[in-house]
Amino acid sequence: MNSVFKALADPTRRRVLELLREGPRTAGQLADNFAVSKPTMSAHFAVLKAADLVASEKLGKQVVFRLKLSVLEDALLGFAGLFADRGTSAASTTPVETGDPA
Amino acid sequence: MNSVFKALADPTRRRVLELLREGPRTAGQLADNFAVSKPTMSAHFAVLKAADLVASEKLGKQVVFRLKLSVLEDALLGFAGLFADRGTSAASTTPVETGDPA
DNA sequence: ACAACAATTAGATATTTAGCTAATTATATT
DNA sequence: AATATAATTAGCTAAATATCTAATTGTTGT
Repeated sequence: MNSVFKALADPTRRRVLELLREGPRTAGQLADNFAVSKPTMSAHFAVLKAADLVASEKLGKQVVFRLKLSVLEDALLGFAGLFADRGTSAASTTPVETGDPA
Repeated sequence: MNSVFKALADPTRRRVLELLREGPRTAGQLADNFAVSKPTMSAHFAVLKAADLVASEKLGKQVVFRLKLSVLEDALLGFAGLFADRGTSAASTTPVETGDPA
């Protein structure tokens, strides 16, 4: 999960995921959308793969990437879930202590 | 939005947000939950503030932080929204081009 | 006024990260 | 076999990040 958020921290990588949402793309096709070198893109792909956000398959000389949407969903919803309303009782548990001695 | 994802990239900062979900806390109370120095925590708070994920108010010698849940929600849901199903037509627009000359 | 406390700022360092060019690997074409 | 193409690896650099200790600021209590 940490690796997912690390991966999402970079705007280029977030954009790659968005592009992949439209369907699988080759490394070259993805790289065409950015103003950075191929090796730099390769490094971004490696980060996305390490986070398990994309899968890759070699097809001839090309490498096709596809989005692993469920992994992205699980991370996003999983984290968001930590902030969901857990009972509408009081606004705060163990509220701010002033530290003043009684 | 970029600053939000940058802020979320660090596990300490994510945990701070989780703690703040329970209600406002002082810098010291938050710091008590981590094994790093106060100045380091101060730097983390600054990142969270820059991302507008928390607000702070000075109360005597203490500083009280509170979670800006709507900002977190907007970023998370906003990004997640980019991946929502947009019509169940075909699986892919502009599919993978092999690059083979016709 | 002074001491204690809470927090931040200053200043330094080590690690990680994003970027580049050049070289390499693997596949396909002629 | 030689050449071209797609991608990654190697090697480097600059910038950003997380961390620390020491010093400073601001506030409260004696």
